[in-house]
Amino acid sequence: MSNSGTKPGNGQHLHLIDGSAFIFRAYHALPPLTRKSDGLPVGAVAGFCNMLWKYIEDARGDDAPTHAAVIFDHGSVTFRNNIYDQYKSNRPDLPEDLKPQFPLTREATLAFNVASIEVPDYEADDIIATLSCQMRDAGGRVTIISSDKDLMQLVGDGVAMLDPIKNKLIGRDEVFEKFGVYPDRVVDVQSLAGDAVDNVPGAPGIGIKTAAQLIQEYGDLDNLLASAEQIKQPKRRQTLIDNAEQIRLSRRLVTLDCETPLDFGLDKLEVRTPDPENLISFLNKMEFRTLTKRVADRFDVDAPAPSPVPAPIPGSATTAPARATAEAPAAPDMPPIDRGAYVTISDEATLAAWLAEITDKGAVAIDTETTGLDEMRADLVGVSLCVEAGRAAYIPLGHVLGQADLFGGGARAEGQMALDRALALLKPVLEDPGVLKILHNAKYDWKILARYGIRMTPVDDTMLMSYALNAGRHNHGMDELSETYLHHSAQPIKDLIGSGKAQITFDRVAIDAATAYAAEDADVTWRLWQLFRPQLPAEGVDTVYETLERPMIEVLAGMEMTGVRIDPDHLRAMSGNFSQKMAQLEQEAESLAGTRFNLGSPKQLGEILFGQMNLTGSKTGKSGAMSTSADVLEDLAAEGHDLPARVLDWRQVSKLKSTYTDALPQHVNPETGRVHTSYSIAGAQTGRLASTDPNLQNIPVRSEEGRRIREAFVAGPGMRLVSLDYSQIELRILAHVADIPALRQAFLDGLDIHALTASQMFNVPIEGMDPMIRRSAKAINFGVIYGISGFGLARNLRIPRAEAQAFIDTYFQRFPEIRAYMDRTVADAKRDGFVRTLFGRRIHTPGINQSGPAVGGARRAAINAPIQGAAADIIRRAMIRMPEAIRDIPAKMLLQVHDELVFEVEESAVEPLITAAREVMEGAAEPAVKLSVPLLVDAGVGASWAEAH
DNA sequence: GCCCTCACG
DNA sequence: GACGTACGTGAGGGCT
Repeated sequence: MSNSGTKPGNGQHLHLIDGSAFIFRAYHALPPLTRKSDGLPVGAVAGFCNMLWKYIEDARGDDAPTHAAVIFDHGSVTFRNNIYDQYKSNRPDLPEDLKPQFPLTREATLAFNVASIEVPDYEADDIIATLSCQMRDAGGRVTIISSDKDLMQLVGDGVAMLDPIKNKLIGRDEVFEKFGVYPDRVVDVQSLAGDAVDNVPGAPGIGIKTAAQLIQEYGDLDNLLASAEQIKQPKRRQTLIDNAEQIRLSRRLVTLDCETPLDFGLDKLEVRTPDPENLISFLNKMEFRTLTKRVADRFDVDAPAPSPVPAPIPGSATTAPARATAEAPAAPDMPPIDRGAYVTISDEATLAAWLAEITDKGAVAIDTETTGLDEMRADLVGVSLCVEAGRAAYIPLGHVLGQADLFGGGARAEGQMALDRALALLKPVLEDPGVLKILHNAKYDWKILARYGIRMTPVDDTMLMSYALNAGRHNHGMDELSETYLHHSAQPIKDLIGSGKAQITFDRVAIDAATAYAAEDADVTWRLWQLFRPQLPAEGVDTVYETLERPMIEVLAGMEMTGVRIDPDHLRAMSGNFSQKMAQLEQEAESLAGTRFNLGSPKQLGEILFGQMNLTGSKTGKSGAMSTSADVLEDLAAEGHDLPARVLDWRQVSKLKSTYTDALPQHVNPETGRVHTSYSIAGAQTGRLASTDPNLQNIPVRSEEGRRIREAFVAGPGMRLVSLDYSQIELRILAHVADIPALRQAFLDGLDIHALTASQMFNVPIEGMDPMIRRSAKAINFGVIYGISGFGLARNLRIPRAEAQAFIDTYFQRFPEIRAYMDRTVADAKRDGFVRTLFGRRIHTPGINQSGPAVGGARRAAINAPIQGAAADIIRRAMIRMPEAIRDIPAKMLLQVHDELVFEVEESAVEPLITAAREVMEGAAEPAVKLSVPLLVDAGVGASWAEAH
């Protein structure tokens, strides 16, 4: 700073922190956190400590305070109650769980080694006024950390205020903005306008605007009251004359007392560094683990955490920021989240008013509440709306009385609009192309609303924005993002519906509690959107979001709602079969082991194999237990041991039964008769989708036995299933991005790529090649994509490690471009903290610059990500174009399995579908990317998925 | 709630 | 020279 060393006055700078305001803000902004060990409510203390710590950290610049104190109200009764017994009498009682936290905040202040001041009979504001005067008179400066308007009368003459929420200085001009007068006349305006919050009467019918106008005209309050007779407006004149005494009383109430008796001098407030031991011990006692660690790190001492300290959140201030984004961006100028401030909408007029504002504004954050997680079955319970940070509302629609006994529950709760009326009002806005709907995980809400006849558009999704910006850094659930980016812990749903057996559905939650929860989610979504939206272009992922993420919402919603038909009888028959087989194998295993044991327990199996039978096992798992994984058992079986062979058979059957033949029929939706999976768009790090409930991306195919499960995935009457899958897409992408001429040419020539690789490596002709040689080459080709190692290849091929390493060496010799690509990719990852796919998708690689054995994994992930990710991008592009391309064909896209799309099509339209879909898939990279190798799509048709694949 | 195992690309 | 090791997922069962 240019003026450093030339500070005004005596160079002293006093910071006065409005402690009571801090506490209330912390209390309302944070969830009702309790201390884990004994349930003591500590939410406000936690918030208070965080703010105090942040303040101390922030105040270390070269305008740092020389003196500081936190000021508290001593009690609720003060000398002002002698002047006017109604003063502050309309304040609601303190919440029960806040009361015990007041003494703790005093203790916290002392632990931070900041002076803590309170005086009986006086308000914190009076103490602040007195100390401000003292410091100003001593020639120093004062900064009051508060946004309380009652303190604004003190501003000026070396006294400023700092709004800690907006981090904005409040000087004379800001005060004028608020009151229409400069600080020295603020008292006059307040005396006239009164204050509903503090129950200061003022003059009835006169607000701040009028008061300011009058004071400007008459100079000051005394002059105004003396000249009241001359006021032109008759009503105002009469009001002032009639209420002169009340106005004077108000002035005594709002005027801060600069003569508060204090038994110490300013020198007692000199800034002191906290004693790390004291501070950490207090924080640890409160069980604030994150803050304890933060403080410990700051002082470079060990956190005395008895329980493990959670890993720091990537992107938070405590971790070294990745270079991708300079820092976790500070939350923009937003008020703190206040769950108590949300509105419940229970009548049409109120809803109409909100919707009018939304239409006018052109954007709204939305969240729906339902009775469950299955979008195809859950019922709508309510909708929340948010129009700006902090201003949100909840429309309860399907709440029933819940907590009542067996006979009382179930009746519709009062204070709700009729569902159809609300939806009729909402529909035009939700479908209005001029109103942007902002959601978190929009596909969920989109599907729910679709079942109520609403096709929501246009839609923005903060989950997908986070994914485009930060894939690989952290997950993208709302709660996690709220913590990381808004520094706010959203209320857990468990608080409302419980968990486990006692869990209730959301429609049984009381409406006021539901409002606080649901509107908060919309509020958080809005804030995340404000934060993320400008980052997309700034971080170069706007195109990724717009072309690869956002359009997936509707495409996938359509596929999921269509669902796939299965034949439950076929599966049940298989289950019965499997049961018999398992019983048989269990019997054989029992006689081989000489004892009855649970074949499903790796622990018991390990004891028998490696204990009783004394077989040689080697590998240990994470927990130190002996591994009984398939490859271990296969080795033992190959040595001629029968028990491991039986266990392997049992495991295969058991897996097929429990995961597939038993589970899938339970997923049939009774209304549609079909199975509806759910795809996570932002689940995988690389851009791949993931399928859940049920997972239809891991239906067996590799074993003959398992493949029969695919026979149960069938087309409807008169229909066929068509499967189209990319041939070798990842190897083709590798040939392109690594620019490997030999590989490229082989793909252009349509050669058998694994045979070609073998031929080049071992100098043997492709014609009449030994299948084992081709198999080795195939394993290497796949290994390359995964970031090959001699160890991994050796294990995969079951060959000596040296031999595997020799293969790899030969491979790199023959295709040197691959080595170059790998080195380049790892270097990029180290430099940028992320890698990119051909289509611009960013995948962060946080582990790559660390040290230790984990780096190996991070390197391999970095090498794999651009390849797997580009393949994922390509099939996404195909899926997005597909609905339009097959618009006139009686066919629907049902499933995606990473490189495969499954359609259901009318028998007569099979050929047109294959032609159209293949064209889309093979051309999906273009025009964004012109690959140097062709993409090839294989097609299959059948009555079942088994036939089609 | 973690670990192991195994299904898929 | 030792360390651990293929990449990416989700589900079910055992066990604490």
